[in-house]
Amino acid sequence: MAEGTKARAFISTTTVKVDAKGRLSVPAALRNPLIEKGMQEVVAFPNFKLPCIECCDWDRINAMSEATEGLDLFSDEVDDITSLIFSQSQALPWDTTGRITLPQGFMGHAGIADTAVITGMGRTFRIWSPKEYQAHMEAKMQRARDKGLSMVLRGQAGS
Amino acid sequence: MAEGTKARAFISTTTVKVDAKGRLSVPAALRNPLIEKGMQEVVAFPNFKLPCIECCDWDRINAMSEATEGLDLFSDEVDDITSLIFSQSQALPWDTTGRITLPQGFMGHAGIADTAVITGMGRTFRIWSPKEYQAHMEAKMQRARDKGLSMVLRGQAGS
DNA sequence: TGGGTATTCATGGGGTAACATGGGAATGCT
DNA sequence: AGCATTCCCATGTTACCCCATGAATACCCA
Repeated sequence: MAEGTKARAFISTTTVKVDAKGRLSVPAALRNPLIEKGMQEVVAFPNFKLPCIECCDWDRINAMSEATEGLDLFSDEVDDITSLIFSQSQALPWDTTGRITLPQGFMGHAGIADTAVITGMGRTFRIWSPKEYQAHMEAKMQRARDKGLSMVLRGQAGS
Repeated sequence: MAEGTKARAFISTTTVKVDAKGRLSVPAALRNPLIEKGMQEVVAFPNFKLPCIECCDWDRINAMSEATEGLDLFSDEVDDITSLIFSQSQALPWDTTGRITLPQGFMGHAGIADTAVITGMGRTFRIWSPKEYQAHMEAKMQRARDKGLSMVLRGQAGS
């Protein structure tokens, strides 16, 4: 779990139950990579463009914090980022069985009631309501059919 | 203390009560990172652009102090920083239950009466009145929808 | 290859510790 | 003496931890 070890990307999509306490199980496929890094919690914040919750680890949040370094401390740009991301973020520790508790506001933003869809997004993962997720994916697929999809790998792109 | 040396970014937003003595509880999510660094107090000063109180630790105040190094001692820039930040700052120690007492002037600047909103901002956190905070956030969200928001992570950006 | 067993995993419920908050007593300052 | 500050204890609430159960998967051995 040293610095040399590259964190595994978050992949897969899972549907989980949300119980009366707002608890939901973080799928092992997403949780284990974090546990291997020594993380006991995930940092979550509402996506301000989409009705879903964005999740990542502390390294990524701290990297965002450091990215504001060197910028004008009192600029509007820095203020926008910090206001919309850091203040809206919450550290959600999981219990011994791997569940986190979604704050009420998060459930409202994502429209989550008693079921949630958790999707790996590489460096982050997202929590959706089934309905919003389906709508989002259909729009994505349509867009990919219309416009295509391209990707460029740099460096030694993995064997 | 694996990442203990690295300061965790301040995140989350919490609404707290301000009692008749002007005391308010610094939420554990913001206080604990400071306590882990050995801090028993927070440094606070009025934000000169916004009606809120800016809070940070000594490391950040000292960094700002060092940033004036090499600048003309009698320049307007140095004079502004000195006048608007250092002279207005106060160290606010928390009691054994984690509460600080807001000076009267700070409460006036932020328009705080019996309730306050405390928001993490990465390297700092802010104390608002609920009303001003709501107005500020609505403006931010509108701005983000209109103009978008971009941020580039360099280096080990979340790896 | 098939059946049986052992782990891992998702889910439900209840006890307990941490936390935010209120009030009162002791201390210091004017 | 009067006021302000701070320390200390009490309380209700919330969130966290640990128990147990069922299902699905992976593993093992014949």
